[in-house]
Amino acid sequence: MTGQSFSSISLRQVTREVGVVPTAFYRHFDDMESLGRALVIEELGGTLATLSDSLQIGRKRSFDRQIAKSIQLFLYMVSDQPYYWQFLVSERYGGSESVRKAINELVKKHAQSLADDLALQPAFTHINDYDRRLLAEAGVNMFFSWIIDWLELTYTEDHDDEIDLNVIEENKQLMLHNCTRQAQMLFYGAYNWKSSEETRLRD
Amino acid sequence: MTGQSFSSISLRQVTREVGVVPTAFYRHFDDMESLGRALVIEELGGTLATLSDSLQIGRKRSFDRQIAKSIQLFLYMVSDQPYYWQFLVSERYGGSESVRKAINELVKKHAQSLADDLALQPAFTHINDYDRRLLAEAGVNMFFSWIIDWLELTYTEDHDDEIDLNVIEENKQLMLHNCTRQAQMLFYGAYNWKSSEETRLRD
DNA sequence: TGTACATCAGTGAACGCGCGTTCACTGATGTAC
DNA sequence: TGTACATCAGTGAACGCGCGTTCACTGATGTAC
Repeated sequence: MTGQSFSSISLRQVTREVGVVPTAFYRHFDDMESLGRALVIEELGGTLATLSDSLQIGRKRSFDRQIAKSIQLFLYMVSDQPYYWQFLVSERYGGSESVRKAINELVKKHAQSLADDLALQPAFTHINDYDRRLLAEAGVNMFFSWIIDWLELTYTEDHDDEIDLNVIEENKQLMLHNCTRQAQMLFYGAYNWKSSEETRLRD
Repeated sequence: MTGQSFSSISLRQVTREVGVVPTAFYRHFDDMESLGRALVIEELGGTLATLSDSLQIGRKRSFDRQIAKSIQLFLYMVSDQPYYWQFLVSERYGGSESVRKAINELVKKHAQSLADDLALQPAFTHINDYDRRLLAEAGVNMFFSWIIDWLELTYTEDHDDEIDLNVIEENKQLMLHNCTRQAQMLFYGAYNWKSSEETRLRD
């Protein structure tokens, strides 16, 4: 749980942590991969569902103010369950195939629910379903790209007593600020987006 | 090299692959982490530098056409050296601390050179340096978020003889299309961005 | 209410294996005189 | 040009260790009659 990625954790480490003999592991899971998949489906599924419920970017009228609020909410949710999010992000690209697949499905589902939410936002009604889905995926990926840096900040806050807490708080505010601006660039782009826009290279 | 992430590869696997006795490893590196750092600095550094040179989004006049071209170039560079890019992406969030740190520095450098390049684009002159840097970082993260999915496509192309090559080629074109649209949303957003834009929540 | 049996989470000994790392070594290549 | 020595990549035996997995087991809880 401390910095070490899930894929490098051994079955025996898990049972040791739980306070149980290694063989007892097999009463519950076939192997570490199946534990990984279970984590994705049972734990993270719920977390992402809560997130979808709370975000509601689309449902509010003034979507620019909503962005700052949503990002704040998101990052504080990450701080709330740091290990779940670290697991999600680090195994998404670096884990075993079956875990990666499980995470990708989850993320896709989440992107879809964000897309559905965006559909309710008047500023985005001019975008067609397909492009709105692309926007949601880009948004989710952007959000996820912040997680590790954000967690590093919150970890030093928890463990490093040397450092002035005010400095960390300032860094967090700065990061919130930067993330919000990045998200605004993307969503403002969407606001000015025409779905009829040409994409392919002319041959 | 086949699907398995760098952090789960053993020292002995490396020497076996190279055709050398395990102890010979220590003639060149202290441990696997230092090999990882060396890979980042010596190999990937060069690759990213080449990429920066070739992209040149900013230097061309019509930046919208340039986006499609740059993304095509980027993704084909990824296909060209698939293992480097897989290593970069999977260890960026999932690797050991020192490797992660090395990758992050590299990525930051790359984002800065993209930012410098964007400064040359007339469409972005109204954005201040700080926000341009944020835009570049968002762009780099977006680009990186595509890599694993893209590599999955190119891997099935190389290894799975059952599947119709035309189907894969279609999927690749579709993905190029989608990625381009996502990038356009972001950069169009930047085009309409005002650096004076309010970001913080009013308390 | 009491007895007999099934279920099931956890135990503890044991296994073979691949791992990282140590050590003294070999033998080829480069350098000094 | 020839000899003596230093450098250095690679060797091979050996080590102790933590690993995943097997097996027959124990003992508590739940269920049937």
